[in-house]
Amino acid sequence: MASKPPPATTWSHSQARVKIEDVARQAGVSPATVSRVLNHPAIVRPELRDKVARAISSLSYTRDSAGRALKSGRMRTIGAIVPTLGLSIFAEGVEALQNRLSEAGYTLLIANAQYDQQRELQEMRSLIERGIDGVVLVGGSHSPELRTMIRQAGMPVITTYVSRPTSGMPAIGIDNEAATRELTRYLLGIGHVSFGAIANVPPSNDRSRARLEGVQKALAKAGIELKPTQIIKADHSLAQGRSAFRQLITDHPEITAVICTTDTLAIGAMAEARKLGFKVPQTLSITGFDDIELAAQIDPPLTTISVPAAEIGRGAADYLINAISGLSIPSSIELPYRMIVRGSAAAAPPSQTRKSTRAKAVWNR
Amino acid sequence: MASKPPPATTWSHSQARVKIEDVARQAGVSPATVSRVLNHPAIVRPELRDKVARAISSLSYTRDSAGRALKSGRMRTIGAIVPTLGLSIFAEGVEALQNRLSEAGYTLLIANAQYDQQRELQEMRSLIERGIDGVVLVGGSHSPELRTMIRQAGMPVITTYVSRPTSGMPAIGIDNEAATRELTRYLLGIGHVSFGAIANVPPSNDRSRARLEGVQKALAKAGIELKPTQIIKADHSLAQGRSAFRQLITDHPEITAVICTTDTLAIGAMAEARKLGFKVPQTLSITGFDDIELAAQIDPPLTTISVPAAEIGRGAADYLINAISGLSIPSSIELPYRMIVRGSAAAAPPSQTRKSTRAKAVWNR
DNA sequence: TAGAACTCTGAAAACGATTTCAGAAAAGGT
DNA sequence: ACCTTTTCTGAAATCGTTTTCAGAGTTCTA
Repeated sequence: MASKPPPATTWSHSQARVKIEDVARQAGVSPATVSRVLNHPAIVRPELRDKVARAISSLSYTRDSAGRALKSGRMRTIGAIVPTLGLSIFAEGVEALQNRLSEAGYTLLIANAQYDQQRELQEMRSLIERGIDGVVLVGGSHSPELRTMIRQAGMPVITTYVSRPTSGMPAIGIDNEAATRELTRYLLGIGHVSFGAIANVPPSNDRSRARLEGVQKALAKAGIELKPTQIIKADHSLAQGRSAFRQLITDHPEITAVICTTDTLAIGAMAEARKLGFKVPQTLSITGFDDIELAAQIDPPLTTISVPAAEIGRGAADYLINAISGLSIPSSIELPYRMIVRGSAAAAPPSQTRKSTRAKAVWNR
Repeated sequence: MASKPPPATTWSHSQARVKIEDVARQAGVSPATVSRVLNHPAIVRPELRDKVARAISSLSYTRDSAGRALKSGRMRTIGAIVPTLGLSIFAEGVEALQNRLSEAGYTLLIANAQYDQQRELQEMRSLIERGIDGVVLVGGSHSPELRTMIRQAGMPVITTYVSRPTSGMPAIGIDNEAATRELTRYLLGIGHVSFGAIANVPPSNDRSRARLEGVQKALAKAGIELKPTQIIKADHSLAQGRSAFRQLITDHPEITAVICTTDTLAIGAMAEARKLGFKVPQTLSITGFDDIELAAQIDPPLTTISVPAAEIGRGAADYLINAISGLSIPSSIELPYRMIVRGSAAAAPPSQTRKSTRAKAVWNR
């Protein structure tokens, strides 16, 4: 009793929720019939159906999903755990996910784990308790406990923003590594030989890791090694993009191309580069990843990889809906990324001019 | 039976969910005792409590919230309907909301209405069916049906990002109108007399409307009228900021200060202004609203109003949690905004500061 | 040591919707 | 006109949990 609110408070509380029985009485039928009108309208005689429908709308009855879920075992609810909503790429995906789920009569329970596996575990427990029918995760690296939990709950799961299944969990997304490989090959193709990378690498971020590996592999193939000091780790903020760039260029003034694993980092790096006197792209090329709205609008516009976030969200919704209703389900769905060539990357400057300009620029600031 | 999945599919489905009775049997107690251990541990003898706890963890039991909700009438779930998650200001608010709810053992059901009142109504119906215990809305303008629905469901509600209650619904947020009044006074103070405004005004956006009114009132007080053609309506995209600016400056070349109701619009406007040869802030001042991450990072950094989105989200969570447990609740919570003066606004260029010269409409590019 | 006053536990009754089962009404066939 | 189908409806069981109620132990008081 202690936990319940006192019966009379200032705010008027629920005037005896109308239940199926009330509707039945008003329509002069049995609760069973009302339920049938709600769930399988076809099997009830039109006149009765109308009478019930009228009763329903006159009482503005909405069914209580607790009872419904109890009996049917389905909550018609999907859970999603994202690292953060602060990154527009995730916000966009969640938005598309919700839209598609809504069309199919599902609702979305959302949680953000702040890149913390412990927190993720806790949120998952909470979601499972709520009786979700399926769950959307971001990326493939998760604690074993989490996977056990999902398996025990016996619910379908899909990992997003990655293209290959991990530990048996299906995936929908792009091949991050292939994307940066292509991007790097492109930069190699236009003459760059000295590279730097800025990567957002929280412990559990496999997308970023794959992106970095793509860069390294493409470079290795061209006989170029990326030393540890040529890779700066950062979080996903614009400010860190700035400071990472400064550190990178201080340690390695010879660099002509900076590959960032995120547009936000790239934009930060670009701002700092400008401030330090670099001309982008004439003396320095910078690339991003994600193709956020801003990427096309800044000056110079950012060369980047476009991630189909909305498609990922929609696809994840479709996948789970199908899985729940027992339809056949592929083990993974690889969506195409697109390399977007814009103005922030250009041919490497001829090495002599480059060196002198840059030295001067650094001093100038 | 038609709607149920066939019993045997490729994916191993739920191996008979463990229920409270199983735990009871394993621990050699009654289900009632298990329930008590779960809900009021204090009232059960320690030895039994331990036995039950062991049984729970050995079977890794999690209670089914359907049954729980059915009996208790509480789902421990909060709903939120936002216009879109694509705006970082909302994403940030939702994130904070979820964090705080999670701490209190609640989960968040989220829906986005795309600025469509019909859609909002439908999403609300869906949320209510799910048995949410409270709901968070954005802004104060909603269809009467929505308000009726909420009242009938007898659940607490809070409107966010606004500071004054509408139709009896409490609010938490900033005073949008006061904010732009202050901003406008500031611009008047540094000599501007010709203004333009770019506003995102979907039919149901009262924040934006309030912001616009703030501008108009401050100007009116200074004896300046804002003609309809000096106000360009747009959606919330960067691209529309660009085109809106172009239209504005074409129709009114005399303008020296452009007030945008959104940072995104302002950044778009600024990009276009640059492209058209304006020097910001020397020949043109531009202001935004929201203080998104990028605002401080662009060049010149944006003068804007900072909206405490995270605080709004947290506050909304606290408010609802209190309301649900019957605690006293204020009718509204006004949070302070802050005017952030940065480089995008400066004194009006000399040639245009005096009323006498305004008529001449100097056109210098 | 008997009775009173507490603690604690289990049996059983909700909570609201769905669905099975069987029976009533209507339709169809001869 | 009677029997067989078919179509539709209502009574009742069920889902998993919480909570009331009463009773069984236990401790304390006189």
